[in-house]
Amino acid sequence: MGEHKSRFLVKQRAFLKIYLISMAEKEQLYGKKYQEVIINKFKKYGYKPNHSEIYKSLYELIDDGILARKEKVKEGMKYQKVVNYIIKDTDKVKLYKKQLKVELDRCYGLLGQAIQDIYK
Amino acid sequence: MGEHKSRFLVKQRAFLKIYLISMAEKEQLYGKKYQEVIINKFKKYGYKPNHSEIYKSLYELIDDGILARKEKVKEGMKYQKVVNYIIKDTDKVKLYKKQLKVELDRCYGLLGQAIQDIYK
DNA sequence: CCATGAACACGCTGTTCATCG
DNA sequence: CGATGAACAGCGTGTTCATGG
Repeated sequence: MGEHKSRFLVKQRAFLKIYLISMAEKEQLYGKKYQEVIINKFKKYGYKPNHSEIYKSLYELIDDGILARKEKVKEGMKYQKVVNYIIKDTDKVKLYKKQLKVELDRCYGLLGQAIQDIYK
Repeated sequence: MGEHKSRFLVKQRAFLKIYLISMAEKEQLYGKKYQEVIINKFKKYGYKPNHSEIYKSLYELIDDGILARKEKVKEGMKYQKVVNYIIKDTDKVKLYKKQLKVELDRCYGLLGQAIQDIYK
């Protein structure tokens, strides 16, 4: 919703949200697992989001009506209850992905220009 | 100095500082002018840093011993006093530029991978 | 102990206010 | 009014604490 007159770079929360959506489309995991996957994915970039940010991102996605919760008993474990997430509204997913594409491209271009200006 | 175990993207302040250094190497302007140039440069990316961030960045650069102040009477104007900035320590400039190169490349790569992962 | 989630604290950044010529 | 700078406020994010199985 909110259009920003002036923003430097994309906020971490928005970044995590689009990444979580994208992951949820492929495989249903639970919060902690998503965190592990993301940390592993971005290890070489030294980016290690903490668990709170993941949960807050997931919470917002549910609040936005994009994802839905699905409680489940963790396989192989005694009685550990975890929360899986499924896509709830594919139209909203499409819209959000489109919006974030614009934003990520903007940031990518901004950084690229800076690197060009300063180091070339 | 501070090594961060986990950072998402470069902070605006660091971004402005390296940009200001780079500009100060080419032409000596004063705070407000630097802001105008930067805004103009990044207009197409919708990035419009406010004057406070510019001044705080310049202040930090002086505190770091990288830039030096040089008060001056604005040309053509009645008695407007402005502050110009000159490079004080070229070694520190080199070091800072090198450090920021690493950081900017990191962010650029991180965003690139995300765009790749999500949209390709 | 593992996963989830809430509460709390802090740092970065934007907005507003103050000064000076 | 143009430039500089300080004070203040809000928000995003990291750290810590709490709950449940």
